[in-house]
Amino acid sequence: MRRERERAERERAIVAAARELALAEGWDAVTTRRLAAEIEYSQPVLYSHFKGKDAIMAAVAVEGFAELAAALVSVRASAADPRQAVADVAAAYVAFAEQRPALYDAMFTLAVDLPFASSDVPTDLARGFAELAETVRPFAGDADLEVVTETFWSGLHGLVTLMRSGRLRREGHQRRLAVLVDRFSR
Amino acid sequence: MRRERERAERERAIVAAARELALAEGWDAVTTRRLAAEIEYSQPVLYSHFKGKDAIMAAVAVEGFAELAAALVSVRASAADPRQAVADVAAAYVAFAEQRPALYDAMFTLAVDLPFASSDVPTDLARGFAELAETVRPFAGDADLEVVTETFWSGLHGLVTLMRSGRLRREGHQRRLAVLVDRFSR
DNA sequence: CTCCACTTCCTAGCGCTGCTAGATACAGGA
DNA sequence: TCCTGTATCTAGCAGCGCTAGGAAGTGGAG
Repeated sequence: MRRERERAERERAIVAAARELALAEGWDAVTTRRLAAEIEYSQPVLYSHFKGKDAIMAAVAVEGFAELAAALVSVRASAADPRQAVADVAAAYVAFAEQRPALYDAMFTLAVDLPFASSDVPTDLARGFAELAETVRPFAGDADLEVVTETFWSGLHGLVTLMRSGRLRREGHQRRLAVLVDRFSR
Repeated sequence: MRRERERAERERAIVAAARELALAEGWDAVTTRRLAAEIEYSQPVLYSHFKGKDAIMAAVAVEGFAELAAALVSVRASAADPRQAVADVAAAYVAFAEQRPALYDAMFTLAVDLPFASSDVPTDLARGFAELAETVRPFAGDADLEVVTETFWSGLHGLVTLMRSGRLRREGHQRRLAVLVDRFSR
């Protein structure tokens, strides 16, 4: 049906516009009015596709999960050895967050109502998490792999967010990352 | 001078009202209008004390730094041994964030323009950081103490924020904390 | 071909936000 | 008692997310 196709196309346009605007100027610049202007429709149209602005942000975040997972998979596959894999994956994670701050915020910082720690986690998020898990597995010892992975992830997330909000100086970043990697790869 | 005293008193009232409101209902509920009503003055009075809402939040955050530092000092002083000190301080840090989420947000998550990673860091924040540094010092080895401390801090911050935003299930919290402590105390 | 029903879309507006210009009330000194 | 300067308030701006109600356009039945 043509109508449905056009409708799906418009929905994609909304998410794309939100993503571009957020990446270029941050989420504060993403208003429903600007979004509507961008897709050349009126404001209420957005609400026939999404429940609200949060839902649009969630849709953008879901795209991000796929990209992050892909980046981690690729990097881990081409790592020389398990220890190097931890370093590479950590670097890739941080690079992803650094290069797409707004995207990262939607995924992991801002309050978007997505089912995270529940049964039906977004597939791509689970894939990214699984990739992290496989990376640290050789060094988990007899500890629960999921717990170790979550802790490692928290370390990366903390580094990223504290630096981006100005709480950590940018210059020590490489050394901090090295410390974290060291503590989780032996 | 009486005028100045009354003025200082009112400023304290503003910060106190902001803090209470934020702790009770979150920062979204802290509007300049509600704040003005709380102190029984009109809105523009707020702007004769603070540059804007952000500055009020920053003032609340500064109070929080003192409390956090005090909590960490107290806990570390009464720890049985260095390894236990790391565990206790980590637990105290997380407990602080858990019990005063809004306060923690103002301090470490939200964008308030405070000089963090610059030369004139708020004194109490530096005290808290120094306390963390002393806690991990016995396990820093030949690595730079500041770098190790910042990384440990990032781990704690990551655990706190990912859990509070629903990205990590609450149930595994103790085990994750144990992993982090273990990795930084040997 | 005409009419009607239905879907789609837009205009206009609500209640809220942070913030500020201009008018008013009040204080202390001459 | 009058005047000057400060302290404070009222009223309003431009923006926000979101929505009710009406207009326009589409597609099928007679």
